Amino acid sequence: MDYLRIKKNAEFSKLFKKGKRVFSPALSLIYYPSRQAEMGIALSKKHGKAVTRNRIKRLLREIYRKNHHLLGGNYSVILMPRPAEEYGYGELEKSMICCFDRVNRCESSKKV
RNA sequence: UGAGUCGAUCGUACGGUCGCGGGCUGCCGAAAGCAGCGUGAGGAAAGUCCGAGCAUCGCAGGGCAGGGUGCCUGUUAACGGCAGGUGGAGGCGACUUCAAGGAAAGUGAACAGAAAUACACCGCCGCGCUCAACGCGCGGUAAGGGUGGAAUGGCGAGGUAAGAGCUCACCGUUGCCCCGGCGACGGGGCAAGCCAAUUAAACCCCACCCGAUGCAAGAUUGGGUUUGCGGCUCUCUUAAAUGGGAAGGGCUGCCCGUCCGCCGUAAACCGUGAACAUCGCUUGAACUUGCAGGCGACUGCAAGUGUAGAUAGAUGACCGUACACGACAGAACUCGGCUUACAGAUCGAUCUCAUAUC
RNA sequence: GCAGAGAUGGCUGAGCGGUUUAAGGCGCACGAUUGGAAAUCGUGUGACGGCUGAUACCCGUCCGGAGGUUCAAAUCCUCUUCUCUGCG
Repeated sequence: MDYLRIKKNAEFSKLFKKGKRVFSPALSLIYYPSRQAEMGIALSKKHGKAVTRNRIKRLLREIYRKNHHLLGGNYSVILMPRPAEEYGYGELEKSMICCFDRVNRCESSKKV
């Protein structure tokens, strides 16, 4: 694995406090610069029953695995999908690429 | 052929590329890493409604609470489960279904109604007052009206002033006896004439059972000694310190009884890998097949199998093929049940009814 | 994961077998008071369906949902949905 999972409650609260937020139709994203690429997923019971929540996690992990090289640098990232009736792979992938794009634009404009 | 009843099983499959958890083997001194092999969610994994294992705590003793179960006999580690029976209810039937002990131990039960286990409102009948009627008074009466969920067992006949188990037949109820059955109970006979309505998922009584807490249990393993400070309610003694007593605390919830100052915090010393750690954590009342016993639940014997073990929590993405176009749904200590959710598919019956033919 | 508590009108909240329309408060409507308002006082006021010319009158259903026990259930029992709390 070339990225780490965020696991501790303290890390999550730190990111929720300090991180910047970016939105897209199906996904919210919190990010913060770090040494290594890190990823966590935040879900609640509002997203569905256990089967649905597991499926969301699998989809998001898969999409992140395939696409996280699109990010310009190393960031800690928390993924928060919006509660919906159904969760499709294509839709979530589009949303994530869109989010990554915005993160890159924000950060590069800052540097300039 | 149609309609139905009961029981059982399966619940997407196969191949390719990338990716994930655990295991084993190899490379390696070890770790990390890499490679290979093999493995990886359910019939309900769910709800957490019962019962157990397991673990910790508690257990001198006694009493009272509290909770559960409730026809019989079995089955089991155990059960409130299951099996086979009994009885009630439903269905033409196969069959289904029922928390199914006790109301003759006691208490309670709104409103309406005269009255709720009994007390006569209307009515009916008799007697007295009265010429008679109306009316009034006394008495009898539970057949009829009215009230109510429920009104002196039902119905018919006899009987009577009118009526009434007052008498009789049948049915119901209760008691006794005989026969059958381990038993629940069933069958038959005799008697009582009904005293004693209903309600116990109302209190209650009877019989039997139950220690508390749940793997976030718990173990490795956070302890031992000394000192200081603070807290804990009152009273007595003393000038005060202090000492004694109750109170308080422990002993599962309470009481008796019994034991004792207790709790928190800081420092020093001993000890210390202290957290994303390891164990508990998967071989178990295991599963499959066969044989034997039993109507059956189930039990015994033999052979075979190795069957998830995560900890922000492992099964996904893309492509191809097939069809019924995929429902409900994700292990978290482990089992036995129950309940609830569920697209569909298949099989069995020595099962039932209807119709047709032989 | 384990353990426990709850759901009553627009909001809050009592009632825990029995009379009727489910107490009370907030809110809302109308009236009194005032030059006008606030405060105060008084009266009324749940939802849905049916009936109706009608917003009146009357009838029925509803205490998260579905069954059961009982003469009678918001209340007792079972199942179910949702919400909340505690335990590292």
